[in-house]
Amino acid sequence: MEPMIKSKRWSSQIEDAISREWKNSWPYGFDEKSRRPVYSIDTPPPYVNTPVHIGQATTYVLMDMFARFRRMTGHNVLFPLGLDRNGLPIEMAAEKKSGKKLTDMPRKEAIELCQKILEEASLASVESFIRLGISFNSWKKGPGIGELYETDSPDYRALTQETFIDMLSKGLIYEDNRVNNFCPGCQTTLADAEVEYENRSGFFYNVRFRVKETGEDLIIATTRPELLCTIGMVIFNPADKRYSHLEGKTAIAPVFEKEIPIKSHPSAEIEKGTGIMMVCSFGDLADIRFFREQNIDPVIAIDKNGRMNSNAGILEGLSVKEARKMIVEELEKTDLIIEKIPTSEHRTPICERSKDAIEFIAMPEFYVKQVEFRNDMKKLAKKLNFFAPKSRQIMLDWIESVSIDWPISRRRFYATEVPLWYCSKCGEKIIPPKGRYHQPWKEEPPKESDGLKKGKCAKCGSDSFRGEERVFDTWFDSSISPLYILKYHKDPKGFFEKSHPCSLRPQGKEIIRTWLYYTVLKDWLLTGKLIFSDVWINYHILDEKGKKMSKSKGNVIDPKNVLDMFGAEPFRLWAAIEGNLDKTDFRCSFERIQGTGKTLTKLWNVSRFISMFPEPKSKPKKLCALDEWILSETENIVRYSRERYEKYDFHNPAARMKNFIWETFASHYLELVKQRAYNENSKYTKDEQNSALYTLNHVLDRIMLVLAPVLPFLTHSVYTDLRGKDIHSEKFPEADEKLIKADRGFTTEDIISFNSAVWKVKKDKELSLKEPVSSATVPDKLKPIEKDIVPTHGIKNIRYGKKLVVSI
RNA sequence: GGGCCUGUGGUCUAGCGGCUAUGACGCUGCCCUCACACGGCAGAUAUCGCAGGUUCAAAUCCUGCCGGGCCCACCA
Repeated sequence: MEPMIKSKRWSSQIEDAISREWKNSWPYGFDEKSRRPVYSIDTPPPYVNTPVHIGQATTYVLMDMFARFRRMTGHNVLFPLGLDRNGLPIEMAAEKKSGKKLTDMPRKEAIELCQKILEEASLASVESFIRLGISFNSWKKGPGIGELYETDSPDYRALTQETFIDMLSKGLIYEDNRVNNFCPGCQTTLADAEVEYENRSGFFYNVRFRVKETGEDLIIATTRPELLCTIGMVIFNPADKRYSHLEGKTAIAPVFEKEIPIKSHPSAEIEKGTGIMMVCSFGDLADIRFFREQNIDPVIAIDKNGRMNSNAGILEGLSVKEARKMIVEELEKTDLIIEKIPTSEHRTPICERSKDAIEFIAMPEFYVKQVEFRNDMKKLAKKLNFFAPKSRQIMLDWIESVSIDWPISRRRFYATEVPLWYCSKCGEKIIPPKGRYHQPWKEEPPKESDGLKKGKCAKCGSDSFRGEERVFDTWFDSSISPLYILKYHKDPKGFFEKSHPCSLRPQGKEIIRTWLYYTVLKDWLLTGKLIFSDVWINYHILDEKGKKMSKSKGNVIDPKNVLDMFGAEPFRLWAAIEGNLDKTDFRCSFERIQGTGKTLTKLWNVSRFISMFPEPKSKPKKLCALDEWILSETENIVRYSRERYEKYDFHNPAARMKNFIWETFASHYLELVKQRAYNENSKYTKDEQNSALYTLNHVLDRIMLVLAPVLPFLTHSVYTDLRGKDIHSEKFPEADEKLIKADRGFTTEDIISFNSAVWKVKKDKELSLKEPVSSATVPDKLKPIEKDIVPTHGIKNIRYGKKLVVSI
């Protein structure tokens, strides 16, 4: 008998062939006409100008398993690929390439430079996605449902602007001039979520102040001497007896000769520095809180370029760094610095993009209200189905810590423009119509804008307007992705209403506070509803040594290398089996990916063996006991896999399936059923043989169907060869409960230990496994499979008893 | 410093109160047995992070500490 499957092992050449076949007639497009329920995945759009690394590739592979599984459970799966093209990474690439600062050139030029970078950004990742077998709906750019989208397309930006206009008119967005994180390098305000911390060390300067009333010296330690001119108050701890006599007196700051009130305040710590501290406007967020609490007017001495302004007197015009150097020299000259002590490393807030130290500067910015909705957000977070459930806590903790509203305007270039104009005479806001992409910095306001009357300001009649120059925070853009893919306000047939909420948001744990939080917040403010049903939170793939992958460390692994070395299927099976990515980080080890590949060979050869036998036309009326047993085991796995897959757990089912294939199906069932399947001298009845052939084929089909989401290429190949059908259009099997419940009187363990014992006796005597057994006492419960065990082991005389005895 | 999570052979993992702790990769030795040598069999490698406690009984529950991760706070 010749197997239908010819080659001895699975190879990536077969993958490539299937990949090419799929590429030509992409079978995973979104079917708009289908009546099946929609299952939508709000895929994270990868950044265009950096190819995805192996860790991200792993997460996309897992998302693909989710998508493929849902297709098989009768869903119309929306699984679009987006490409993120907005924001600072593009601008920084443009600056690096041109060697010029975007802030130093006309806006038009800056944007053109960014666009040039984007044109050159190759879609290296897309090629990897295709080879990995990721079943995104489409690789074609377009506005249609499921088509590839770009976050800087006019379509996408128009929707971002529309949400702004809606929220502005609902009073959910307001403008305010308040102190905020400001990055002097990027020249823009930042949200808390964009601030990073780095350990930096500096110096404490012990500076000599004078007390006006008593004339005594007062030594105050500071790390920011350049802010001496902005001190609002000098404080000491109420319990600190050293200073209690100074309560209500006045300190005089050196150099600036400024008079400052001295008070006791619990936020001064006795042991820190000299125990008495100066509070400046603003060294850090605590200072801001303090000024607010004490109702002191701040003295702002740093401007938006990170330079000292006129309030800084002699320091005017200097950068913060230069100013610090100069004031230190000045103080040292007059012996006003007593000591200079290196500080221990402390965490300094820096811009997560440019790594510049954050300053606190007041600028007028747009804010989205969020503080007052904290309780609503908590309720939504509790309603969301988190996978794994423990990840919910990360979101709850973040909501708890939100203390200011969300600043959404930025002073950058390559981002979505704030869609507003102002009357240059009376300053009235001109709000353009929704549904179109507006660029106020280079366009006149559309005639239909709100606030215009016949092309003139409705309030004062002026016809001269100023376009808004600010743009949006990148999260203000990103947080509409589920609205965009579900065609919010875009599809006249009501696709959004029908498909809301979005079924799944898969994303990394580290952007829960940003992408997930902002999306839930914004979409709730807009629609009053929770935007997602499920959230799958993934941890990270580390390098071989257990270190996080990063470009700067140079330990980034390109999925291309893995694909070239092993192909997609070993990698995919590894991604499923290696660890629980929703629970922990795990390492990427080539050795282990390669090791996983052995299972593919095993599975391939099991299929090859079964492909020697014809599949009976119908299910035999009576099945042999051995067949009933393996069917029961199989249905158990089917049931388990289905249950776990629903919960985004592919790890446990895949691991269990792998074990089943090796340790139960191949090693024991196949060995025992061989004789009956071959039925060489017609030792068995036709029915008995058919029972074997039916079971072999049935179990193989079940294995293939359960693994289809994990191993799309191999299962497709086997199923096409043997069944002539595309496995990916098949239904995911429901477990046959009747087969599971049937009591056979023996267990898997009984079979395994019996076989192993007989084989061991033969091995110990260095005999071939074909060597006959002259007599054997076999456990009673195995009587039902006598007709299979006798020829398998070549038993001449079989007896039954409690204990196993084998004599050759 | 605070919160949340996490810690089982070199690596990954099962077990989550009860027999000498599961399986895999890798490693060592033997065997080409007709689906598979990317196979089969045998073997070595774990005081289940550490220290206490609860219990007749703990990898499993509690407390503290140590290591790793994520987040937050902290620049006198």
